[in-house]
Amino acid sequence: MPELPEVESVRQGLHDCIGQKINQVKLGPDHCIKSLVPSQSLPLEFCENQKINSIERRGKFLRILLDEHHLLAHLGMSGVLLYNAEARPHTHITLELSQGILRYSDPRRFGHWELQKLTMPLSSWQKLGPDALDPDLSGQQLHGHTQNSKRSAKDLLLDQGLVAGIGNIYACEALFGAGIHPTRTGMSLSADDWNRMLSSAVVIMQESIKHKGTTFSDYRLTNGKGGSFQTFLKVFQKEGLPCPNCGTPISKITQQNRSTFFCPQCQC
DNA sequence: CCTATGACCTGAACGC
DNA sequence: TGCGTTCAGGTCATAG
Repeated sequence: MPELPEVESVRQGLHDCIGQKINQVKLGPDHCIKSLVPSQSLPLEFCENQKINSIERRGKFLRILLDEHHLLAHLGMSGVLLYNAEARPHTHITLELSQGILRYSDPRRFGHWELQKLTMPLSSWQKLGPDALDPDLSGQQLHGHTQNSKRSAKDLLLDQGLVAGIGNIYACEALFGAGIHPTRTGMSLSADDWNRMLSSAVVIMQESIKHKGTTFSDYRLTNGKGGSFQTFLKVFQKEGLPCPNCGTPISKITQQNRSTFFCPQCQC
């Protein structure tokens, strides 16, 4: 599903929606909406007749600023936001805009939408750490927050409260780029290790944004097409294939119930 | 507080 | 053909 580069590509694809008015909100079956919208959210229909003034991204979350409210969208594992493109199955939310249609489809329903007054906080937005592409973020800061932790480097990179936007693909790729073994503990990592991991993650994700993200199956741009960064991945889903640096077969292990791919020779 | 584990969903791919 | 199992880009609640 969408990680930072994919969500950023979606945000860029929503540019033409800015300035448009939301004329009508249409929702799918109740039990689907219930699992997508938490109980503390205002009903999504409350955003009707408001103008979309801007759309921000932090980590994997989008925040749509309206006249009176703000609307949070998280795409979960299989969420797709389509603007003026052919509808897909499992369309749960439809926003009829003044000059187009925005549709949200999400087969697995792990996504998350929340509407609040501008004066009220969006709960999950507030829990996020700094965006991984925030120029003010440093490896020293991350080192400071994790130097006593027994958690693995992979697990820490996935912690959205520590640094927001890195998911399973880019965690694996960033660890490979930095030459860090995924099971290294926080307490074993130096500030320089963190500088290498962070700058590696930043370079890879910026490159991915240029290619509109990574599409394996579900992820789609707002026009329904896929991204193309999957052809540039070096270790993710490459178990048994030769490491691009040294030729050693790529290993696969499980951490926190999720697959990790790495080079046992280059990462230590 | 910290860490580990399952739960939440559907669908695609694979083995028998 | 069909049926069962496993896995998937994420996050949260709960139990130690």
